[in-house]
Amino acid sequence: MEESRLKKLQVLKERGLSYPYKFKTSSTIGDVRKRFEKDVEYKHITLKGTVKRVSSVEDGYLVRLVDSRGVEILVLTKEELSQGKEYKLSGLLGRYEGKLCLFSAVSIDSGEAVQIEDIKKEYDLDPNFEEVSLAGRLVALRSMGKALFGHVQDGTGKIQIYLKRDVLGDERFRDFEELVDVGDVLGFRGKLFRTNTGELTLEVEDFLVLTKSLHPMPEKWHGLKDVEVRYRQRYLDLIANEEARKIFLLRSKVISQIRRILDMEGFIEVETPTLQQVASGANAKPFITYHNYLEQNLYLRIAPELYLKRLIVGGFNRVYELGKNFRNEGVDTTHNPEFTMLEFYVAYWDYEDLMEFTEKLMEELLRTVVGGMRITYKGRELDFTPPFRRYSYFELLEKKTGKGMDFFLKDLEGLRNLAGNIGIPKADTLTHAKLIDKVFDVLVEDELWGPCFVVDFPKLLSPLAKSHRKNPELVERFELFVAGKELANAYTELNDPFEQRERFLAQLKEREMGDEEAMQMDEDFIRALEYGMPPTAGEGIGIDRLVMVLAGVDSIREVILFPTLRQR
RNA sequence: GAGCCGGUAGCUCAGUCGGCAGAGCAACGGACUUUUAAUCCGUGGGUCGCGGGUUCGACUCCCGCCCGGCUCACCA
Repeated sequence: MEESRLKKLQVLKERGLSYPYKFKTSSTIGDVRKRFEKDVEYKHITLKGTVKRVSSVEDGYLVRLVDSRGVEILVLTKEELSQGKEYKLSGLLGRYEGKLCLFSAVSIDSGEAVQIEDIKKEYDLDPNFEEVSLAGRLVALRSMGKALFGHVQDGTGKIQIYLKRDVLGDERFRDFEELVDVGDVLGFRGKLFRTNTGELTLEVEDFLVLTKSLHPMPEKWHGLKDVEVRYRQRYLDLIANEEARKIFLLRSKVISQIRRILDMEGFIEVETPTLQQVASGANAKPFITYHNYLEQNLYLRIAPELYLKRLIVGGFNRVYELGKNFRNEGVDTTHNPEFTMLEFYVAYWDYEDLMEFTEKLMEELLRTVVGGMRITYKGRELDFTPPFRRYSYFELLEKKTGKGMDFFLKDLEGLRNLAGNIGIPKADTLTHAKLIDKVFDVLVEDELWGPCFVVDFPKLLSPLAKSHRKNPELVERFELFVAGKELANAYTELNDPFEQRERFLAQLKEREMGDEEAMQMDEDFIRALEYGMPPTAGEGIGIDRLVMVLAGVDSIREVILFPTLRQR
């Protein structure tokens, strides 16, 4: 804790001015800005002005361009403009952190230019001294002697404040100067106006210290970079880094849109056990915990699948669950021990229906969350306009190896050699199923930029999927690949209890042969199938990975608020 | 689990060949009533991740450990 801040808090406490119970705001900061800032639809314009300041930002320069009357506008350009010189700049008008900004600007020699002031009048409305109460964290402070500027921020946005000694009175003005630090959470009452440079600003008539920050804030220009601190103290990341706020707002939007879309389709949302007697429904190692009263081990679920299908047996024909799965495995850029999964099941659909629905779901997500069908990920374009391409599992393998399905399913020795040759470790001990899986993983997966479906998987990789109606060696299963990552896995569900038992038994054999992740037998689930599960199709979508793609980040920890880290 | 990289002021980062620990921001004092990475003048601030070793002398070289990142392995 910083000593000077503690002293200020002491004074506030002595005067009964700290930690009030309530401060009534008239709206959020973001709402105020939205009301006085008209949407701009990236139209092409040319502006004339003098360069006041140039700051280098990632991928170019952020320029403050000013007209003869002092009205300012931001310009993002790749050109190196010199300070104090006049330019004619042509680019796309948009908003940068809420402020009007000319994007991708290039300097030109001739042509008509619009006045900065006119553009700002058109899109930045006059707040006309409207009275508001706002609260937020003070993130910047610029003292000018008898007046003082700052910025106040919350999760919805940022707004400038202006404190004038004339307006506030000598005593309150001195209080602010002496007791307030950058980082404190403050409440303000005042009138909205625009400064000479055109920025929406709250002229403060009164303020209240709502809580003090006893630690200094991260550096204002470079932000908080230390990834370890960003993950362990995510609140600092959210305060300091706009990008982090954007990602988690996007994640929230993705989740609420998924709920909306599924609800519209007649699904009901359900919750099934996280603590399970048998951890089954996926190939993974579970976390084990102990229940004192029941005097037994319980497993954290690795998948909700078998419970959701019990609900289909029960007559809930369209169910989904959006929740956490837990897998006791390695941690890396695409794996966190707890992760969020959407699973949904539909009676009387098959996997063809699911593919169609998946396209619709993705299209709708892109439309509502991203605002278009195209995104750039790792420098490459992804286009989610349906229909997505479909590739058959074994055709992909054949294209890579020249070997057909029979080779992979029948010639175990040949497959083992092939796996060894392409550098798969422990190729001589892996089970048949694992070998096929690995070879596909190594040879094919990375190239599935997609979005695309891989369809018709080998049966021995899919113990819960129904046999393919055209080929008994295959199952009716597909995976959705985007950017070389598996985003969704789905199949026509196996609903024959006898066959399901056989498949579980085959898994137990795999387990005996050394595959620790082979699926566990679930007798209770088989009994449910014996009561009759209608023809059903089900799908799982990894929400974290989906958000990674939509947010354009390549580590899962960037989309999980508090990723699992080693204890300090 | 293995390899590589990193950990220096509250934050972002420099630190040469082994020779007194540095800058910017933040803090503190002062000037400034439309600033916005404000500006100008001045001041204070360090367990150099932790523990050993080599050396007259270690942020720097060596060994071990901790934490993180990336790659690989494992794993949907």
